[in-house]
Amino acid sequence: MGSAVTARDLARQLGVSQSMVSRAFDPAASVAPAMRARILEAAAAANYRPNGIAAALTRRRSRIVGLVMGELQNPFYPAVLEQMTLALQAAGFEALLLTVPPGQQADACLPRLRQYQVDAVVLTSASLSSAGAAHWLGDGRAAVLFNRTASGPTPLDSVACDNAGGARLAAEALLEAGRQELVFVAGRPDTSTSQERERGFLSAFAARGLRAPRRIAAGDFSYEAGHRAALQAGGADGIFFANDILALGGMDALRHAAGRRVPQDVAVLGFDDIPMAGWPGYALTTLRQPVAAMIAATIEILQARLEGDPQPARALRLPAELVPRGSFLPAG
Amino acid sequence: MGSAVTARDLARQLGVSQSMVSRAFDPAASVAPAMRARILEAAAAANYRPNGIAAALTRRRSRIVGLVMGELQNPFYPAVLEQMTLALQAAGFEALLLTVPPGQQADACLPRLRQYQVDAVVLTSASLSSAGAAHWLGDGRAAVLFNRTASGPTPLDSVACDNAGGARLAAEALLEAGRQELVFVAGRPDTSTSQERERGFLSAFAARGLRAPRRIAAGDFSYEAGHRAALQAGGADGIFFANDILALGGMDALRHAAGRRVPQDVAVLGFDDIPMAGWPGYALTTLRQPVAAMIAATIEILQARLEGDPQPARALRLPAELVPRGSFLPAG
DNA sequence: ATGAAAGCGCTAACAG
DNA sequence: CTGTTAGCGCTTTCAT
Repeated sequence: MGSAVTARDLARQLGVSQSMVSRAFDPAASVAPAMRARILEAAAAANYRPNGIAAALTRRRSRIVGLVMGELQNPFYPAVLEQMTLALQAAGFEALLLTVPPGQQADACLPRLRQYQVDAVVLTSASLSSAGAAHWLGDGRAAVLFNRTASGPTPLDSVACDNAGGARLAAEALLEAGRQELVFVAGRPDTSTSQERERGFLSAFAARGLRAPRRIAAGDFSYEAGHRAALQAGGADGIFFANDILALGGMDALRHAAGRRVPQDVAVLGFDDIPMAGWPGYALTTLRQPVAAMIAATIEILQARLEGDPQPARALRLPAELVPRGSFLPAG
Repeated sequence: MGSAVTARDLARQLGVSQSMVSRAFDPAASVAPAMRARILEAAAAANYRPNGIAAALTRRRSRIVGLVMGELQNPFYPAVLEQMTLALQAAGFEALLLTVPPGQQADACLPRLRQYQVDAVVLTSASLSSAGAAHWLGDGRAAVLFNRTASGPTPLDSVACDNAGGARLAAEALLEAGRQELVFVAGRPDTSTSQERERGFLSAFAARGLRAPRRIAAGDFSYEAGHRAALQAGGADGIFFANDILALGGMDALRHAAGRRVPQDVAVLGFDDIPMAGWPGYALTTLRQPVAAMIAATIEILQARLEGDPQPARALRLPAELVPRGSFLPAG
């Protein structure tokens, strides 16, 4: 580190004040164009870049965003993570990645995030207690839930896909195709995604005056849980799984263990549109989450909050899109 | 932020000097046990934690490690990422996640990492130019390649699995099972993993005086590339794919497009042991990378380097383990 | 074992 | 537009 050139070094070398060097890097500062050019040129030559840590200390904003990831083992998240870090980078932030240690609440990450003076936190498939949220927001920091909705009176912004609407599409497509014995496979029960997808699915039955479909609790969002759940589906001719990874496990169980054909004997639908849903071996019909738009919205909200936007918390919903594939071809 | 309590606040409140508060948090500092207890207690009560940014500035060590991820879309990486961040956290580091923007070299991440005074960088499925590496190491920072080996004279430490050894196991198992027409499917040609796995696979043939097996260049590590490659395999009765994701694409092509049975007509092997390799629909025989041990080694090297370990660069190799599943059952 | 003092490298008023 | 001056909150000698 000893060799790192500082703003003072550069200033001395150029015969200007150290603040001018600092200002040259601030697009909003008024600096004579020639001066700025001279400084930036010298900086490039000397390989100088303002020390972000020192800047964070004085500015009292670190430009670091904490990324708390809940279920990284779900294939939906790698793409989210990749796009999210790229989008954060593009917006001028760095991403500090935190994994919630097994068996712990996301609240446990907060102290470490505070310690590093993180400006904001994005919680992906994780949530905060109301107390944790209140504390965090209380001192000028921002927080956005991604792919989760705040439960209860938590004043947290959230960006998610319209889970209920997507699930309703799934139900309607199955009913219109004349499938009779339908089943919903729930994922982790304490997640807003599973709850909302269930609610949306049921609402289509209610709207038509049909009795509610059978429900199987997989207990978790995993391939294995989906596999187990599908074995309890009996003679169902249509199953909507709360997400794709469950559906994939379910399809394998139906085909390999239960000896049933998909889609002839059972139609299968999932939610998310993970890469494997498109593989020919599965060809899973599913509801695609608009990931890019969700990420863009997340960052927009984040920036607005950091600039002091006083709006009440928003729960943004972006529509899901039905992607028909071989595991169920909607009528029409 | 305004409300954040500082070491001075706490010191004043306790009637001690601010340095004592600082020392109380440094296990190596000599502080009277009673004093330390009193300070830590008050700190806990006031919800005080030393400001990591300020500490980084004075200490000139940020305790942040940059994590540069190459191919996040490969299902091998989510688990790596999760375990790596947990291990870094446990070792007292935070992880700054950087994604290499599409089409760019990992070198492009270095300036941003320097700017945030990152102590070390772990490059997962990515590498640095010799110039980039020299620069980085030059100013007291550490760098470790994970799942890659430095090519050429780069003085970078690396931790990887024994790709050549694992591939040799694959070849020997296929040959001992009496498979005749073998094929190697290469992945991204400029990666050490693909190159070493190819070399190891070939070496088994050379050792037995057999002529080299056929080689198909998939061009990339992806499902689609594996799918395409398998369609060129003709009547091969054994295929070793450079990694699992290629192998899964290949299996689907063999079964669904080429109408061949696995393992009866063709044995299929992969490398990595990603979660999907264990799914019953694939049951892919593969070589498991010892991820946990690799991560532990990575962090150990990192810490040694940060403490000034002057050893020449090491290229650590951990053995791969053959995991027999339905896609090829080794003889015996 | 404790306190005082000097910065780390930068940003942000405040003058001119 | 540019220079001067204070710190940001902490760690680390250097005294005592």
